[in-house]
Amino acid sequence: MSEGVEWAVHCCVVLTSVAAPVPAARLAELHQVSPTYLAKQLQALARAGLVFSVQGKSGGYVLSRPPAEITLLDVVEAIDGPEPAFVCTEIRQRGPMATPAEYCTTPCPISRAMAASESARRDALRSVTIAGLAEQVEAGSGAGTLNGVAAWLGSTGT
Amino acid sequence: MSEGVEWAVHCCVVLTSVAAPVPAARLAELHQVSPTYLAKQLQALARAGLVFSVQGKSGGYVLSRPPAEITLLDVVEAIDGPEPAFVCTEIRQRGPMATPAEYCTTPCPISRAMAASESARRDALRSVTIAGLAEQVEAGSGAGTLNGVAAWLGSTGT
DNA sequence: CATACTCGGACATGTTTTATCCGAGTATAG
DNA sequence: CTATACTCGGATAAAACATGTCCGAGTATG
Repeated sequence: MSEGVEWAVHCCVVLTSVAAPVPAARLAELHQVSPTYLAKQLQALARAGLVFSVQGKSGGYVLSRPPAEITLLDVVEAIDGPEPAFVCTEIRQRGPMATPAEYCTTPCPISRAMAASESARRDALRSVTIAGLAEQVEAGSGAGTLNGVAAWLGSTGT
Repeated sequence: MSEGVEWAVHCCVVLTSVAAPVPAARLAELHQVSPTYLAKQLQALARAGLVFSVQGKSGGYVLSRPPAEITLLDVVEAIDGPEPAFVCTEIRQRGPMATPAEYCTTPCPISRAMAASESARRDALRSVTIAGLAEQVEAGSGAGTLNGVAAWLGSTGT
């Protein structure tokens, strides 16, 4: 899985507590990661419609929806792409012992099993929201943590 | 996910119906895939202990256990590696607003959610056995299909 | 004992991921 | 109204990984 997924999720979580747009460079500074590469991930989030990007002097990124309506699956698919990891190449229809086409109206058993596992993974990711993650962060690191981060994001110092 | 996973699973399924070792080249011919690259995947299966490799004139690969005791997860991990796709880099402990170490005794919420989704996927893959897949193939393509393939694998022609 | 056939690991190639840069556009300040 | 400074966005390199290939080590056969 892409490393950028982790960065993107962290960005979404901290963005839950801000109102004004936050520049990509500031988020990169907060997380100590490559500013230009993080910018790329945020662009992907914007393309997927999870965040709004506002340009100009005091621009940046803001969540486009309430955090409770953004799931972990949304973020993962925005970065890693929505295509399933396993793609059936219909091996059964190739070679000297190929299965006749009339027996291939349904996906092959292997493909079905892989699809089921992907579905399970997606369900698990879909059941977690950004709002839920933010809540757990507050529970684990003390109430007000995110507000402190938000204040730092809004300020100008380091 | 690696393309080789599909090849490896198909190989395991057809190997359920043979007793004598089958050379990698023959399996490649059956599936119309690159012989040398398939050999690589079979080596990985051997390293993982899922198949035995016998050398010499009439050598090849045989399943090392009853097909009912080989899960899809075993095969996937043998090829793609057992490491989880998501690795937490502890972003929360970096940067100017780093979470103090005393709050980091448990994995961060994001890491936990990712681990849960991976676990769901692994559970789904573990619930499917090679024997079960072989059964479904027979059910879908007609009883005796695998025996026919086994006969072809044992013969010398194309 | 010679031989032919097998696996096994070391060696190139192509594609995805990672990382970077500079131009297009906009709200702000004068 | 104009100039400016700051933002995003897509086009551009470098690195890592998956893909594909080759030849040598070893073993059952004849």
